[in-house]
Amino acid sequence: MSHVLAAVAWPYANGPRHIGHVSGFGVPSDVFSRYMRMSGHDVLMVSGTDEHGTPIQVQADADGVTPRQLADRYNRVIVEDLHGLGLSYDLFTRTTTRNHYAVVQELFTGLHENGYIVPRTTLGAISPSTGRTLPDRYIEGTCPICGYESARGDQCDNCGNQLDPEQLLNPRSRINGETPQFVETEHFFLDLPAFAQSLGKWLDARDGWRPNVLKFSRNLLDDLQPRAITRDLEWGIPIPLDDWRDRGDKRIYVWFDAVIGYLSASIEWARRSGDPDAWRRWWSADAQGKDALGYYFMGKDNIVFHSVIWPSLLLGYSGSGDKGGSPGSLGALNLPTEVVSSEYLTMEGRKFSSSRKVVIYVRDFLERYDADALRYFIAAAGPESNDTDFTWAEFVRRNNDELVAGWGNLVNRSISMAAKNFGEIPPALDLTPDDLALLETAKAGFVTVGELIGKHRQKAAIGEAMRVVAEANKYLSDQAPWKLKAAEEKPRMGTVLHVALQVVSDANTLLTPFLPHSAQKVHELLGGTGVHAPMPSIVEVEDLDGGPGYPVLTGDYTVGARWESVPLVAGTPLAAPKPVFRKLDPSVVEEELERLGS
RNA sequence: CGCAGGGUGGAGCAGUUCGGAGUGCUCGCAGGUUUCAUAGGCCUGAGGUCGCGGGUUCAAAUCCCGCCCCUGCAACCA
Repeated sequence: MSHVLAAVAWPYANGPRHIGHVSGFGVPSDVFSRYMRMSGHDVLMVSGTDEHGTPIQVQADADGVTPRQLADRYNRVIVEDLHGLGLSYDLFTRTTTRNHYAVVQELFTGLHENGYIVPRTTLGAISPSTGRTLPDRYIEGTCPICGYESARGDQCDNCGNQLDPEQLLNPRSRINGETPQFVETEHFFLDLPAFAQSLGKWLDARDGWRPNVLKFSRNLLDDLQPRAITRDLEWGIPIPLDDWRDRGDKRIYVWFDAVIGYLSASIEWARRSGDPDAWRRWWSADAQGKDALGYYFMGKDNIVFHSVIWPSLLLGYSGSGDKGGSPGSLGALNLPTEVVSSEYLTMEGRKFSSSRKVVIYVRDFLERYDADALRYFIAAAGPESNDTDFTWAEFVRRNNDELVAGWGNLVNRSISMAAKNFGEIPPALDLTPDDLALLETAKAGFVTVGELIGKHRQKAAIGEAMRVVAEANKYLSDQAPWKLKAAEEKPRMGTVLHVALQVVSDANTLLTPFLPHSAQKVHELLGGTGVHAPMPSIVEVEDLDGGPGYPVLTGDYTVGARWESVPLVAGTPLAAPKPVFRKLDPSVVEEELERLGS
């Protein structure tokens, strides 16, 4: 048994999340965590909403609310979305808790004391009316190369050239149209070049990563530059240094604080659990965390933050960067075991875009379709190692022709037949080689499916689980138990159905990490009681340190099925089943396409 | 310009590390079969110059060179 940290990317709270977001971090992390728990590991799955930064400030201004009010609104929406998908977070919190502020400031202080954070004066764009940092993406102007009038500060969409915002002719703010000022401003920088050796050593010791993630990360090490980790902005975490602490106009950069959320959420979870030091079992680089593993789940655009920035913060705080130092008060901390990055989901051939309505939000999806239908699609056809296109036609097909026709039908036909002919799980008498072969196929699935999930090859894993389903369907066709109705053949019919139901039970366990909602239902159809697949719940909590209360996602996942075959008990009553999965009418494809913008 | 990933029957993917007959998976399509089941299961079949052009080799989807197309990154976007 190991202590497994499932560190899940923090959704940005500037709007509802669409299915592209949850396909990258949500479903893969939950499948992995559920499997690891079922296999007996002690899993801590944490995340929360990422609520600081310029975009939330800008949108709050546009909506006439405070950034906190905006964050409150979308934090709740996102919590509900993730709950609806059945994502089994031990704690899904947010970055605006006082606990998070304290942990971020502790890391900042520790890094500063070890010499990895240095002040620098730079030329940066600010908004003259607010004095706030104006990120490149919020500046537009005329491209000095091609004359395109709506070039962005970082690049021209017309000619594709990279730009510096200072180069733009007639630069203006996309927020309010004013002309940006380029001013000297003092900021703190993370001294990334001071981690080149230690990061390289760490990366060289990695194995089992998806090759593209590892290559990409190594490549980043060749050109490490100091990186600003503060901004001219009022919305964010104050800088915990004398003369800076009380300044209203300087804050810690949102990405610096967001990645620290993995640690602060773990600490918050421990404090709420009644054992405030419990987080150390997943984090401490000493004996307390000796069997700890950390897996980080995100979309590919986040790789740099998880394979360079976050490890650097951990190394620097622990006193293990190239300049040495000593650990801060939290002690030396573990670096990620693996950065598990997904590629991108596109929507009907285009990028997801809220403004162009090329989007389906999680909550809208869940209003019309089952969570497990989406989970199935993402697991079977998601952007695991390639960009993948979501189309409604493919979604309906996967649901109807694979999930319903393959798995749903197997559940339904086998339980129906047993219920009708026996009213209970019949006993298995003499087992034939065919019976034994099928049972063995199902048992072998626990090894193959488990190994594939452990290696983050979930597409292959669910494919193997579905192969067991197909074998069971074939077995029923071959054995044709419906023909064994004569009195002297009835015991054989019972044996065949017992074997089929046993394999349904096994396949259900194999599919539980992917399809937890329906796995619970199938468990009950087989006469099982109690919790098979535990679900998260939304709990309103008080801030631990006196801040405003908020909703969290949490749950007790110590209950539930284990990753093993559980022998069925002959004589367990069976009722005629109701279909677990819904077949979708092909007309939904057109309906959904009409909802999309053109 | 640069870095990384991708381009495999009608669709979506494995396979490429370390060359061995276009092999495989999930579907679709055609034909057959069956009826326990949410017209679903089962069987058989058709369908591919493995992005393009060169090269190495007895042999290339796989190795090398060049090119085209798609995606992401390119660090004060999140």
